[in-house]
Amino acid sequence: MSIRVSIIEDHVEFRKSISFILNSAEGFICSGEFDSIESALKNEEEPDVILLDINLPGMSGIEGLPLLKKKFPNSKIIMLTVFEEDKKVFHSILSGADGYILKKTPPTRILQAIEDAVEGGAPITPIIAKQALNLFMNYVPKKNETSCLSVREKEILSLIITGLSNDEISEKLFISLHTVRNHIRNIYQKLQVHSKSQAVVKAIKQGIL
Amino acid sequence: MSIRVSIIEDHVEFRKSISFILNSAEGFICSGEFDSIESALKNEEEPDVILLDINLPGMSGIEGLPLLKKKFPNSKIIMLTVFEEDKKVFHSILSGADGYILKKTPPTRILQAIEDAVEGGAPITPIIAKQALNLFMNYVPKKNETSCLSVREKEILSLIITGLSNDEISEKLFISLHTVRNHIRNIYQKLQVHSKSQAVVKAIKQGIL
DNA sequence: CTTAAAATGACGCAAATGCGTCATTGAGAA
DNA sequence: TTCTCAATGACGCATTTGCGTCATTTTAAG
Repeated sequence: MSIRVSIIEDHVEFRKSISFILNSAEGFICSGEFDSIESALKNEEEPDVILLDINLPGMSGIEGLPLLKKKFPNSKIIMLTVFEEDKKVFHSILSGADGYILKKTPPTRILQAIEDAVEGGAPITPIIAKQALNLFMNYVPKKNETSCLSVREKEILSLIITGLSNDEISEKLFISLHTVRNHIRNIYQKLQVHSKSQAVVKAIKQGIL
Repeated sequence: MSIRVSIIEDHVEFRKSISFILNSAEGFICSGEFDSIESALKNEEEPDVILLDINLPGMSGIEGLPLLKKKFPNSKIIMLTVFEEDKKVFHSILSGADGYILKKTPPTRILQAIEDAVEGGAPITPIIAKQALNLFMNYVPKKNETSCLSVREKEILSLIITGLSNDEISEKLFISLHTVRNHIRNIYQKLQVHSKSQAVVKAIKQGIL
């Protein structure tokens, strides 16, 4: 049983060369060639793997990803990308692509990547991995200012984030409403904010959560 | 110029076999063998690459990572991990490891990974990549409910997140305070919340931000 | 063209909030 | 031991907020 691979790529030469490589290799078959998401979606056969150019005229690869996933839920989708598109790789990941390889990856590695994807791995070239990881780092809370809050203050802040009102907080902590307000006042001062909403935003961004 | 590689790993056999592989291979030298972070830190020579076991007795690989990075800022650090430790991989990434390979990776691939790391890439085996990406997904806002908000409502919600009061929002958007309040009321209903703080939390978690 | 949402605006009221000022207690540092 | 600071509590007041109810207009969809 050969692995059935579809390729969606508007650049004719590149597309042809990939399909040639696939058909020449043992265990691979190019089961479809398309120059756009739209035309690929008209196809009814579900391939094992879809190679998807991240940049396509009309509907981009990123936009098309969810549609393809919906129509071909069992296909593994590998994004084809060129070096500079780190932001796009990021978005592909969020959309649930199964792998990301550089277009200039040598043929043998491309075949390897396709096999990896079929086996449930996420083929990623080292450089792309690094880019993606760096981007993800931005989304992960860093601990900073909030650490200057006292234990009690953090406790109250997290209750605020939970959505409790001052009243509910006072009940939950068995302290008076006045005390709660005082604590909140102090929190505001330390975080340099003037309302709950602002405090919540700061707290979340800096990772009390 | 061979690549100088240190290995920190408490399991003697594994350590020996890696150092043997390194010294046997063209272009690699095992410049140090340690069974703990502590002993590795006593060493003064900065290797090109450090292979670091993620599970070490005493100080774990994850705890040691920052210390090693500080002492050997130019060394690339590759974590050695076994299959099940997905959470730990995640923490390593946050601590800034340069790569992650499974211990059972075949020797040739390990050497490849070391070269990748030296060249600035992040060697990751497909399986690990998949695990890591899945974990990261949890930290990234998913767009859901918030998308049922109208354009105007999203606009107002994002101003709330910026920390503006209803009054300031009305000025900024050239609409009356009443209107702002009505919008907010609708936002609350759609998000199923009853205060700004709660709305902010929901909005951030589901990615209006 | 008709109909359904949005978006806009308004009034009022009870409750919650933000802030100024002050006081007491207990734990830990100097 | 004295002194500071976090935690606790309190009073008052001007604003802001959340919500009920309603109305007009624009926009989008059918």
